[in-house]
Amino acid sequence: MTKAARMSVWLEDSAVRAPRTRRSEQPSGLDRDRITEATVKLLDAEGLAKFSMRRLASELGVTAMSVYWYVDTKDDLLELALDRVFAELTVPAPEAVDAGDWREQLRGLAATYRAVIVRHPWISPQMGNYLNIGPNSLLFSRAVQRVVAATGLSLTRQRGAIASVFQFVYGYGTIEGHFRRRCAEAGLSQDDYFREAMAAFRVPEEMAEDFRQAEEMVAAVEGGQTVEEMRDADFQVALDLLVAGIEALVAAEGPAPS
Amino acid sequence: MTKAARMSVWLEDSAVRAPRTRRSEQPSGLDRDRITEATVKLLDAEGLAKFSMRRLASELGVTAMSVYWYVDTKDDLLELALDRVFAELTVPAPEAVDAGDWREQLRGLAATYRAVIVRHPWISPQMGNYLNIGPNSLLFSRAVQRVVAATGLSLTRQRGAIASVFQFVYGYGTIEGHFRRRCAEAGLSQDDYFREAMAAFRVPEEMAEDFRQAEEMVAAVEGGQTVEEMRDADFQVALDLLVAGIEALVAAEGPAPS
DNA sequence: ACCTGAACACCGTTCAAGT
DNA sequence: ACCTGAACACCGTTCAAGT
Repeated sequence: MTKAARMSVWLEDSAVRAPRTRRSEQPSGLDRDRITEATVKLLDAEGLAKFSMRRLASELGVTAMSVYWYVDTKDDLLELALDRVFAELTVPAPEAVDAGDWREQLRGLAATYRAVIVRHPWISPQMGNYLNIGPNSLLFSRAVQRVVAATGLSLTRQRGAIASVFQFVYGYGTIEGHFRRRCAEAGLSQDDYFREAMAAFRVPEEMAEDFRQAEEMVAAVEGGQTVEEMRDADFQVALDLLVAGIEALVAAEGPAPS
Repeated sequence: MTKAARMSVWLEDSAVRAPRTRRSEQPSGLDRDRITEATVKLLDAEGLAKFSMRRLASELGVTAMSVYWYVDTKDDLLELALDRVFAELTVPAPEAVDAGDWREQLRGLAATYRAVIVRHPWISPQMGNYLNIGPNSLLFSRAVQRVVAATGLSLTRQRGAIASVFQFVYGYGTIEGHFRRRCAEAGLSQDDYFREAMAAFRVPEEMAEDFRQAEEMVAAVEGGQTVEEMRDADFQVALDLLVAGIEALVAAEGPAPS
């Protein structure tokens, strides 16, 4: 069996090479933390496509290859950056989870997850690329699992329930984040971009009958509602649906074994 | 207001430059269709990261710049490739939708969508990048909207319902597709990769209590169940949940106005 | 232990030139 | 109308060398 390449930075034997983060002053003041921080800042500002090791190095006032003393590859660095933004997730402590209603808790977790994805659109394509076993990712997973366990759903069905909620939020946040990025790049507000796109594009006649919601959206935006308001509203409807769906599954399973 | 860059290949004024697809023979036998086909083939075989205009050109037995006669940019080409794989979606005709039960139809659409995303993992990051208004994408959207309209849900809530189902499938398929790609790259079966990852990684003790499902998965795989079987099962649970959720929302809205 | 510079094998795309 | 070749301004990463 071929030895697979390292699966994750988080599985690296951190004792092999020195701590990579020093208390004492380096010549350039570099360490993993400062590098990761600068990476996130650059990714937020300029996007994944424009990010490069050379660009990062110049931002840090250092030569391109200096960074490689602290990280093995660009991929490792991106994995570190990914977990770093997950630190922004608002995660309730286990006791707080147990004290609250799962419906509320689930909505809260969905909301914080969505916010982080939308705020950092570059993480969406990254999340699929890594195992997501960084410390902050684990803290979030833990909370998710604890909340869903509190629904009373059987263990086997909990995975499906978690997937339906958080893959939805992932997909929704991804589209949202990308759209915001496109608007920013085009120098347009979300509403203006939406209007321009709708003006440029005509649904083929024979399909018009089935695109009534699109028409409704156009009408709403023209009526003064913002694209963001509509997206918030749709998100809430979806969460209502998901919570109701979980309740239905729980009811269908019958009373939990004591 | 700054004139935004072209929003989509599909909005390009195709009359400006000649049809780009010729009946008669080109010196190299190139046309948009052949180029798009080769692009999909390469992306499937080697992934988005390794795809390049030069690599494509050499596959077509042509110089790198020849391709630029038929497409303006690499981005445009990727947008064409995206809609081309959507041709693989099994989309029921409007009459077929009207004749069937929306529950079944919705499951069918979710299944075909998932299959395409998993088969072509490179499309996930692309879908967010484009407006998805190609002909095949529209055909699918049309069917989705028609099916969800048949649930009896109010027009405003239909968007939330569509999002909950298809953003879920997008997220789920994305993770699945990426996982398969990682396995293929590591030269391991999905089950072996899963086992190796689980062996390499230990959940921190203080969190063990909340990671019972992960334990359950490990036990199931050791018991001979395949990772794919479990994913199929979870997918079905999620669809059950979503269908039940839609039914609950419909019931909560009360009888539809005639 | 940490950082640099030169070099290798790549990119997407422009532009002038060929047929 | 279609295709090529050279060139520009980039990449990630290796490797030998400096301090």
